[in-house]
Amino acid sequence: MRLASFNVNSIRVRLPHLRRFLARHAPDVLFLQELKCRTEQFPTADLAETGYAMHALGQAGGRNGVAVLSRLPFAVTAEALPGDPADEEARYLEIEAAGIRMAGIYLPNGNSGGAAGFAFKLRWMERLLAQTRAHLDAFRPFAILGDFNVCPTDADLAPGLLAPTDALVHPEVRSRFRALLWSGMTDAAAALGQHPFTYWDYGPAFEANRGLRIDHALLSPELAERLQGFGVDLLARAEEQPSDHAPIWVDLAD
DNA sequence: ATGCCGCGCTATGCGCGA
Repeated sequence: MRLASFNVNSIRVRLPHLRRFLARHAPDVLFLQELKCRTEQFPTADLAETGYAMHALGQAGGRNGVAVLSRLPFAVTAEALPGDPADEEARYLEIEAAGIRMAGIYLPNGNSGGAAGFAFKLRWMERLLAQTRAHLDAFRPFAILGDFNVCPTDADLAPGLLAPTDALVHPEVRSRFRALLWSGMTDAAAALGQHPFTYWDYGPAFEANRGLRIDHALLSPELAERLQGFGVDLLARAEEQPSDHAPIWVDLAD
C-alpha cells in the first residue's frame, strides 16, 4: 500500500503536476495541502477520469485547504482537529481506509501573525498530539501525512538556511514534534535513515539543493512494522511552474 | 537575516507562505 502527500501550493495551478505524479507513482491514497481554493472550486470533475474518489476541504480567501484522493474505499472521520471550536481553518482531514485511520495535515507555519500566530501553531500541535493519543489509546492503526512545517533536527535543513528562532526549527516546535514521536509514532523517513529535503524556495534553492525536510509521514506501531520504503518525487519539483514542495510517499507491506 | 518567487484577491499593492 502506498500513501502519499503533496503540498500543491494552489490545486488549480498544479493540476497537471498532480496528474503526472499520479501516473508516475500511483499512490493508493494521496493527501493534498494548500489547495488555495474554496471547496466548490476543487477540480473534482477534471480528476474524475483518474478513477480516484475525492474529498476536499477548501477555505474562503484562497488560503490553506486540504483534500484526499483515494482508490481505496474510504469514510471521512474528521474535517477538523478537535479542541478549538474557534479554529475554522481548513488544515485537517481524516479518513478511514483499509482499516487504517489516516490524517492529512497542513500544520500552521507559525512565522506570521506575531506571537499569536506562533502560539496557534503550538496549540495546533498539542491538539494533534491529543488526537494521536486518542487513536493510539484505542489501538487504531494511524498514519499522519502532510506538511508539518517542522524541521525535526538540524539534519533536516540546509545549514544556515533558517535562523534558530524561525518557527520551523524553534525549540518549542521541535519539542512538540518529539512528543508525537514519544507518543508512539514513527517518522518513516528517519526510521529508514533518510532525511530528504521536501521543500525548496523558489529561485536558485532547488538547483543548489538548499532545502528543508518539512513534509513527513508518521506511523503508529503496527504500521511502522509494515514500513517498506519512503520516497520524494524530485521530478515534480524539477518541472515547469512547480510547487515549492515535492510530493512524498511511504510504502507499507500489504 | 531574508520573500529577489508565487499565489490569491471584492487586486493594480498587500498578506502570506517557509
